[in-house]
Amino acid sequence: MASSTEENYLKALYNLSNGQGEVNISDLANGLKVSMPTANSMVKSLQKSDWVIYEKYKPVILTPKGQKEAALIVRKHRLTEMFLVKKMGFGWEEVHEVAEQIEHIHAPKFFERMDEMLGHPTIDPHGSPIPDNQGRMQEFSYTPLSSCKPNQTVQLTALTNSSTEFLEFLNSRKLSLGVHLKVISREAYDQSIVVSYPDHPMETLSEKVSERLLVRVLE
Amino acid sequence: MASSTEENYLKALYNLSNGQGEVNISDLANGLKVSMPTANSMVKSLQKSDWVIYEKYKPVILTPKGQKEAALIVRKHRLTEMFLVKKMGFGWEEVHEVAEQIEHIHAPKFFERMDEMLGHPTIDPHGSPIPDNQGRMQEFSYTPLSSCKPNQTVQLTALTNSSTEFLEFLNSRKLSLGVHLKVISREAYDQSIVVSYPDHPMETLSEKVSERLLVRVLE
DNA sequence: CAAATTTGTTAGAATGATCTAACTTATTAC
DNA sequence: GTAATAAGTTAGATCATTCTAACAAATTTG
Repeated sequence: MASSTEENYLKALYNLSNGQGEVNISDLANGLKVSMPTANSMVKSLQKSDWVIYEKYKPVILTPKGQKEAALIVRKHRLTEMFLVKKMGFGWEEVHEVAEQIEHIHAPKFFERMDEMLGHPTIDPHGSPIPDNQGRMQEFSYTPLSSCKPNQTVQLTALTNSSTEFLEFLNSRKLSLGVHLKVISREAYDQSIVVSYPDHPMETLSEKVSERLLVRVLE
Repeated sequence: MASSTEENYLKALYNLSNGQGEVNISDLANGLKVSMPTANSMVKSLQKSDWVIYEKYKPVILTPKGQKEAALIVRKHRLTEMFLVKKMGFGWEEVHEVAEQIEHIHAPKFFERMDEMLGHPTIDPHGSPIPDNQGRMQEFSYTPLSSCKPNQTVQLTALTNSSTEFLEFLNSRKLSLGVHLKVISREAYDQSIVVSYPDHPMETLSEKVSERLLVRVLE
């Protein structure tokens, strides 16, 4: 059984391996805020337990076993976030820290019960998909708002970043998942985007914000 | 801040210090299932952080700071058990292990929210008192069923042991908190007690069981 | 392509939590 | 009140996780 520390490494590898499924030691160290030698030695030990494939000077790759383990931790994290929001009245900006801790609880029934009580949700409060209990995660292909064209109408469906600060920014603009946005214009100079949505006839969103907002194009 | 391990030592000291407030190293080691040298060295380090008072060859005593910290951990444990039973549909025999893990979560709002949702409960599912958010615990003076006399009518109000096995035994006899028991007789030979209660006109309880059942005498 | 930079590795040390073996102090029993 | 037993301590080792310093490999840049 993986320790909490090992679980955090697996989760980081899972979240950092987009596409190739390969993760550099430096990215891993960065993501976990540990030194490179620390990440390096931990990766070696994860390899001994068959969680990852690793060769000197090569990027790290999760084994299928490692992928599944990681996905199940992500599942616990996201189910927890959903539970905190839907069943305990927390705001979406408050749940990340707690979920980071609860995801390491070993108690299958506890999470199964959450899942049932929530009606087997497939996305978390930030629109991220929840892997199923086999560790399979459904792929969504959302578009970042930053690449939308004027006159498009889109629905806000997920976020690529769920930091407290970003979520508080969205709260301040009354932007929540599901909102329909009309793209008014796009500023070539700084890539900022002007949108309109209920009660907000004109809101300017910086590139930094708009590339973190994932939308479904409606028309 | 105390580590999870330190928290477990504080909790053990709290639970083991009845009356004098003094705990032997061997009892502590036993309670935590670690060796005596381990308990000894941990106690020394707890002393450095002012959680306990300790002198060579003397029993360990929690400082006021240590007592409060321990009580707050017990609070988190018992609130969690209550939440699992009342809000998530778990049986009272299933909650201990999970609560042992969740009690180490650092998230005041999470436990405050549980407390609110439960209507500020004062006892947990096993009848044990829940310390308040200042770490103060109300004292109850319950009588063990083992010291009751024939013909007394009593109400089952708490347990001195909450092991899964014991709770499953109680389930099998349909014994739950609140049940009214009439003491029929007591066997001088083995100290077993015969009681009657709704749907159970005659049930024999061994001394081992009856001394773990805490009751309030009704008449 | 050689120099500079970034990335990755090894070595060695520190900390927290644990153990066993050996020894000492305290308590209990006769 | 000594001898036996129990309780407590010290010393020394191990394991997981982390670090810094120093070095090596790979990549980028002029």
